Amino acid sequence: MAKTGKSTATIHNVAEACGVSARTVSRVMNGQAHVRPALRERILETAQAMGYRPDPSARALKSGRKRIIGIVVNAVSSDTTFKRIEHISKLCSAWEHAVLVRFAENSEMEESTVESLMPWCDGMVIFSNLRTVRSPVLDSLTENGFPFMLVDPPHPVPYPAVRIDRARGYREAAEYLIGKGRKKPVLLVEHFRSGDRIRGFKKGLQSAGIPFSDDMIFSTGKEYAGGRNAAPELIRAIRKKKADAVICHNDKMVLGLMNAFIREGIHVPKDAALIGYDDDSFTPYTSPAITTIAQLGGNPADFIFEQIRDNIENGTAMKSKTLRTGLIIRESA
Amino acid sequence: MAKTGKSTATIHNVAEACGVSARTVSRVMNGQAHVRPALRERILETAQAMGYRPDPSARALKSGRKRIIGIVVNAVSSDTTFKRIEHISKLCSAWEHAVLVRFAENSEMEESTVESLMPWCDGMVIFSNLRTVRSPVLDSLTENGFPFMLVDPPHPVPYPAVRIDRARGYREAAEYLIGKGRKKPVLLVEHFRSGDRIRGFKKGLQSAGIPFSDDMIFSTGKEYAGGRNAAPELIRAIRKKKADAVICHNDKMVLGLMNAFIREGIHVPKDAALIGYDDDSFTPYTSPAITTIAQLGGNPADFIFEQIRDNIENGTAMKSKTLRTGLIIRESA
DNA sequence: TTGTATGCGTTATCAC
DNA sequence: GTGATAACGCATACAA
Repeated sequence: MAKTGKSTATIHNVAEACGVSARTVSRVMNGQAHVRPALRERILETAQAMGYRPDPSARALKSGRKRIIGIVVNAVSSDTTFKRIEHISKLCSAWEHAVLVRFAENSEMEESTVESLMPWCDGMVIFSNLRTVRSPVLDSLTENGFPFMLVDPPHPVPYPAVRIDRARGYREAAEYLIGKGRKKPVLLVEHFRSGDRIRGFKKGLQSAGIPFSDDMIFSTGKEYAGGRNAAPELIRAIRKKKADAVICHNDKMVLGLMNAFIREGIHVPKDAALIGYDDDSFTPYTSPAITTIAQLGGNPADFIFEQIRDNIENGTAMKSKTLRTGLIIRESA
Repeated sequence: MAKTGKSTATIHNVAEACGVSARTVSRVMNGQAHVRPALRERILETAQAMGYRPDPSARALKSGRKRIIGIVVNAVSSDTTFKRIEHISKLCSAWEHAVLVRFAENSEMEESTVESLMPWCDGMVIFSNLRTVRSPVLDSLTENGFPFMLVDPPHPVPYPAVRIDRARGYREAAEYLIGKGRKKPVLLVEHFRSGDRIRGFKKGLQSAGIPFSDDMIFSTGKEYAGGRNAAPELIRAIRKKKADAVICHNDKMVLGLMNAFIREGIHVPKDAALIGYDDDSFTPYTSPAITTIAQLGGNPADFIFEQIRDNIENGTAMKSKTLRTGLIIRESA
């Protein structure tokens, strides 16, 4: 019993102070019926005065409900992810649930992270980078009826998930560029997680009647540095008239690329149009402002929260959802 | 007893399966001595096979240690804050502690957020925007010996805290600009939390022998938009030769400002030097790359974690720390 | 080296 | 409308 210097009041202290039984205090604290209004009032005041707060551990032990939602985040922790966590967390607070966040060191660790977090919480949100289609751990959660939801998994998976249809946005972007008279749009992606982007890009070309060839796909490192480092190769392509527009993996990449272009005298959008992905908060403020593919159709955090809450409170089955993406047109394309 | 579809094994199930008492299983699970190696091995295997994990609630209830660290984040949740949370969270994971994150809606709510989170955890990290010097809630935590640490509070406070000496960096920035021959450096800040920036700026002017006047302080809204919106006024000042350098509240503000400058043909750094704050990840990748004031002297997350862990494990008294800031010179100044 | 018994603070069953 | 009592799963003082 490692004491925590606690002077915290218990339900019995409150009961005694009010001359009632613990059961009655419990009723009041949980807003249950069958307590005289006057008494309820008095107990509430006393509890307040004594600084009494029900012990979450005891409550969880007895009731089986921990009132905690777990969030597993993978190494790839972007601003977008954090914003979603913040949003979910606030919704949970209003629901009087706490939020436990744990970061998986890498995608291999994701499963063990889920497993270790599970006993702490009533439900989980997993920002997944799972490489496989099935997962023993997730299968076992499913069997036990433990509610969880994957967010933006890299592959189609047989679990409740919020998916993001990036292909659509990339297709739209390609079509838009061609519609604007571009002849040689190319795609600049990170090595990982780019399958849907490429697919959408190809479809866009196809529907616009431009033949796809492998040399339209460039790949690079992450974010700003990825953009900057890819610049020399792309500038070469632009000067050789082999490219007149670049659709990027994300907006950070655009920023890195665009500024490298500026240094070399490549004008955006005249010499090369640029399109990003994410609708990052800086995109309206650059010069030129960045045209970007954004996730549309509402905040996934709301959907995720509702699914998990409804499952926990009413046993509603978890539903999946696919969010579409679309183009936000600014100046860079 | 709202069941959570649990088929989870208890310590007794494991004990029974091994033909031993729960006491022995408990010893094994907690790595205590006095168990025959062979038996320990067998219990470990059985526990593993049965998927047994000690129930955190029961464990916490009995031992008084929840193995949870709480993190309170205020409305101002920047990337920097998130990176620190991630860092602390990972350290806690290695320490086999979970991390509970709760967002205060605003600084008025900060105290009640702290209060409501307290019963959940053994220690707390508070990214504080506290407006007052003393806080009844923090006083009561202190009295109870509950370990907590404030991160970057806006004012000096009588609690354990990691402070960031922004004044120093702003002073250094002002001196640097003047050393580079600038005659009219000005400061562009957000309305809130700018006292130390102004103080440092003034000191820098003073030590460089340039008289301070109130029209050297401009104030604006937050981040990118704040920078962009302040541009017209600053451009006027620059054209009237009333300004030839701007030190900003943060790097985002520089980005918004700089791009507005570019649109109006103001050259950076020729017409106006620009200095930001935060060493935001994009600063090396803009054109020109942004000179910025950065927090130096190690990651505060490490220090915070150590303080709290040492207090919880050994009762070590919490220490405070002040981190210095300094200039990172790139191209914009 | 191992086991027995007790209680942490709460909620739920059942009686009054 | 209210109260005695048991039980949740675990850790520990104490006994063997």
